[in-house]
Amino acid sequence: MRWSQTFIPTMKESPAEAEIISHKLLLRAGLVRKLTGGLYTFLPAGFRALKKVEQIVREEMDRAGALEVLMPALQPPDIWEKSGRLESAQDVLFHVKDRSKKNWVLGPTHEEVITTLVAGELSSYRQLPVSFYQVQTKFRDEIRPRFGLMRAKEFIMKDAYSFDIEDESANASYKRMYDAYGRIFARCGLQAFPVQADTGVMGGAHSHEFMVPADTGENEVVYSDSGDYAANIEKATSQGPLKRTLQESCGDVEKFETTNVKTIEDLSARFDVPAEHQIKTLVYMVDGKFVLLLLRGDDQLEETKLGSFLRSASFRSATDSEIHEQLRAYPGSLGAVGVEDIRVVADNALKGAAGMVTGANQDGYHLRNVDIERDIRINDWCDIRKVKAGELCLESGNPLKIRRAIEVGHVFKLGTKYSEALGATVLDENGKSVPCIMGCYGIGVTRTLQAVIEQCFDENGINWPTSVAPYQVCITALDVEMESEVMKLALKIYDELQAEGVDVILDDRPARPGIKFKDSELIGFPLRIGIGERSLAKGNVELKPKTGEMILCSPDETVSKALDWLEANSVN
RNA sequence: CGGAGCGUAGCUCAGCUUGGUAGAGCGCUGGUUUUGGGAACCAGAUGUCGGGUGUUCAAAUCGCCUCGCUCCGACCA
Repeated sequence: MRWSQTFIPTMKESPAEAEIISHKLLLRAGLVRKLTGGLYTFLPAGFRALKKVEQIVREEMDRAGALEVLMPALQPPDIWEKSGRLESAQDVLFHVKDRSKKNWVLGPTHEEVITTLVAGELSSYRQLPVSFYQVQTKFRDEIRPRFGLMRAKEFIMKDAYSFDIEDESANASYKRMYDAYGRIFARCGLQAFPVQADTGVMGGAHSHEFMVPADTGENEVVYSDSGDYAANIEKATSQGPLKRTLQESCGDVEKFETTNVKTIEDLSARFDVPAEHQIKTLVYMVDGKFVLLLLRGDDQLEETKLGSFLRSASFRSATDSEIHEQLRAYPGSLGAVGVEDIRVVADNALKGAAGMVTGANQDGYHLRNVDIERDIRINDWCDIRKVKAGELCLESGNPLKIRRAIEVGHVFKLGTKYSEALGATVLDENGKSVPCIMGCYGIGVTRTLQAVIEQCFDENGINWPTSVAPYQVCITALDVEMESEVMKLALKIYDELQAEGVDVILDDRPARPGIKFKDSELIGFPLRIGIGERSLAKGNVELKPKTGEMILCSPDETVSKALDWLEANSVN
C-alpha cells in the first residue's frame, strides 16, 4: 500500500476522552474513531490489524476441528424465553421491534441459536462430537462502555460451541479449545494465562478465563509465583486469613455501650478491638427472604462466591429500613446472637472463633465474649470471603499475589442446561434420547486487539508484534520525487517485498522526515526501512526495527535482510 | 442506576469568578523559503460556545431543565 493512497489520520495529541494508553494509541495512530460511547469505526489500518487477529483465531479454531458458521445477530425472543435468559440476561439484551411491533433481540452471544440449530439437525450420537464457531458482531447493552474497545456496546467476538455425547469427550473438547486459546494469544504476541473462573449459577464443571496482565484490567487475579495456582478473585480460595482468630472462650457474653460506633474501624479505634476479633454481620435479601451473612471483621464479602453458594443470582443487600424492620437495629450494631428465624450463613474463617465482638441488634450496643458456635445458631458454613494478597495457597502452601488483568477469553463447560431447554438431544447407542453435553468458548476479538496495544507500546507509540501489525514493514522514502534515486529504490524494494508476500506500506507522502518517522513509530510498524539521499550516498539503506537497533545494509541486500529479520521476529 | 468531573474551531485548551465585538497553539487552504526527527514566515478559511429555557438593555459567562462524553462502583469477551 502507498501511504498516500490510504487513510491513516494520526494525531499529535491524545483526545481528552481517552484515559488508558491503548485507547489513546488506538485514536492517535488513526486505527479507530468513535461514533458514540461504546461504538467505534475501524479505519483502514485498524481494520487490517483486526483482520489479522481474526485470521489467527480462525486458523487455530480450524486446527482444533471446529467448523466455521455464521449465525444471525437478530434473534427471535422465544428461544431466549426457552433458555430462561430473556429474564436472566435482560440487563444486556438489546430489544428491537419490527414494523408489526413484534419484539426481537440482538444477540449478545449465541447459545440459543446454535442449540436450536443442533436440535433440528443432529439426531444421532454418531454425529458427535462436533464443534461450531463464528466470528461475529455481538451486541450488549453494557451498563458502562469503557476504555474504547475494551468494553463496548457492539464488539466482535469469536464464539464456539461444542456438543458431545459423554462427559469424557466433552472434557476432551474443552481441552482442545483450552489449548487452542493458549496458541491464539501467543500468536497474537500476548502474554495471556488461564485462570480458574467462577461458573456462576450454571454450576458447570470447569471454566477458565484467559487473562492479560494489565493495571488497567477490570479483573483481579489471584496467583502464586510458582505458577501452580491462578484464579479470578471471584473464585479464588486460600488457607484463610493470616491473623488467627481467638479460639478460646473468654467467658460469658456481655453487652456494652458503643454509642455512635458505626463501623469496624470505629470499634477498633475506640474500644481497642482488632478487626479480626469482630464479626461483621451483613443482611441480604435472597429470593425475597432475609439472610444474615457473617464474616470476620477484617474480611470482605465476595458476592460472586455468595452467588455460587446460594445457586441464585437474585440477591441484594437489604436496605436500612428493611434491616431495621427485621432486626430493630441499624447497620453498625447488627449481630446474629439470639437470631432464631433467619437463615444465618457464616464464612469458614469464623470457624471456632471465640471471644468475638459483634453488634447487639440494639443501636449503640455491642456484645463481647461471643463464641460463634456456642452463641450463634449457624445454618451454613461456606467460603464467601475475598482472598487477600499474602495468604497461602490451599494446594501448594505458596503465598498468593493479586494483580489486575484483562479478560480476553473464556472457556466454559456448560453441561446440558441449553441442550435440555432447547431440545438438543440425540439417540445414544442404546436408542435412548440424551441431551448433548455442551461447552462454550468466547474470545473478545476487538478487546484482544486492544489488549495487544495495552501490553506492547513505548513512549513513541505502539510496538506491534509482526503477527498482527497493520503492515509488517514501512518503507520511509525521504525523497518522493518519482525520478529520484531514493524513490526509485524505494519502489523497487516495495515491489520485491510485496512479491515475497510481505505486508508493506510505502510512505510516499511529500512530508518532512520528522513527520514520517514519528508517524511510523506511533503506528508502530515492526520494521522500518529508511531510504534517504544522505545514507544512500554512503551506499546504505537503514533497517530500523521498532524495538531494536538500526541495521545498515546495502541497497541490494535490503530485501533479503528484511526477510531475515521478519523470519527471526515471527511470532508464529 | 448511585457518586465525581467535563462539553467553546478537526485536536489540545484559554475565556466564565466580576455578563458587554469569539480567542490561542496544533491541524487545514494558498504562497515564499526550507528539506534526515512532528520547520519558518506571509496571507486565509473554519464556531447553533452541546441543546432548550429563564433572568437581563445585553448571556460562552448567572439560574433551571435536558442531552452527550469521561472516570469510580454493579455487568462481562
